[in-house]
Amino acid sequence: MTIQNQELKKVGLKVTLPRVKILQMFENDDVAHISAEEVYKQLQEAGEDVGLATVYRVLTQFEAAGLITKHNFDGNHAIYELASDDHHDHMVDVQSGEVIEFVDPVIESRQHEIAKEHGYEIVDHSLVLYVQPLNAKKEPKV
Amino acid sequence: MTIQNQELKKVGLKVTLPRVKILQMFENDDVAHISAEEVYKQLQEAGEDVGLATVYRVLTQFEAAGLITKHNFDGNHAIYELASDDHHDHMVDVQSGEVIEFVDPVIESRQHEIAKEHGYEIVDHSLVLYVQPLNAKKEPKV
DNA sequence: TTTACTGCAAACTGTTTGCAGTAAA
DNA sequence: TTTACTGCAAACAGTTTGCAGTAAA
Repeated sequence: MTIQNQELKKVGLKVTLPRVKILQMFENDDVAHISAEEVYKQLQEAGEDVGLATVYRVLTQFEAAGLITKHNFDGNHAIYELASDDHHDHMVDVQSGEVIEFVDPVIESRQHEIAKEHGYEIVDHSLVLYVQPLNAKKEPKV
Repeated sequence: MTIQNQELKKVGLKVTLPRVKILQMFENDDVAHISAEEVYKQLQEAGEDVGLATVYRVLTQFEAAGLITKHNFDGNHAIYELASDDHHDHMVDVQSGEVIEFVDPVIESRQHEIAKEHGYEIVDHSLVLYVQPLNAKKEPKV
């Protein structure tokens, strides 16, 4: 039995082709950050006959099960990535669309201090740096 | 001539009722962070006959003119606020929906350092803390 | 009086849902 | 053989756009 099968069973989902294929896709490093539409497209290209609605359903289930994480880097489409134990933030290269992960303990701890100073505790947070390669000609903010 | 009229002229927009009303709304402190739908609703309640499409158009124009700023706190609807010279980040109370602004020089400078370490420069960034009042019963992340 | 602006309704994009059929357990 | 899952198409929410009329300059 494959790893994906085990993971699916563990979270109480039937082992079906769409789910296995999609999970495999996320576990493949070079597609770390991907949208529903992209998942769908890749399945098509791989010759798998999976509907877009199913992709959305599976992604939603995976997120609920804690297998993947959903991000809203822009207001248009959501981006998913394999959930990992280690928290990290994101940098988006506005020219290439590439997504880079990073962690910074200083920022992390400041966030908690700031919340506490205001009488709150952090439930979740989102930090995204929109960047461009150094020495690139400067454009006004997106 | 009112302040709003001057501001509109300055950015090359005709002084029309929808624009003046909407600009006034943003300059009224207690509606600092507001969605298109909310702007529309408030206009309705004030008896102003302004279409939703116009609200969206005006908000888009105001953003292009640098009068207001657009945020995507969640993936659903955009939130706008009056543009200000001083940069700040946001804290969203997940229970009340209230939006709190804050600035932290430590976080700001770390962000630039991190980008530089990766060979990038920051074009824009977004930091949102999703928080709940201290001592509230804990719910899993949203 | 010219040209930008507006309201309306229709279009669009990303996402969700109802349903009847299909496949995992 | 039961029940979850799927594909399809239709529905949905937020936002945008074409058009004929209206108002600012």
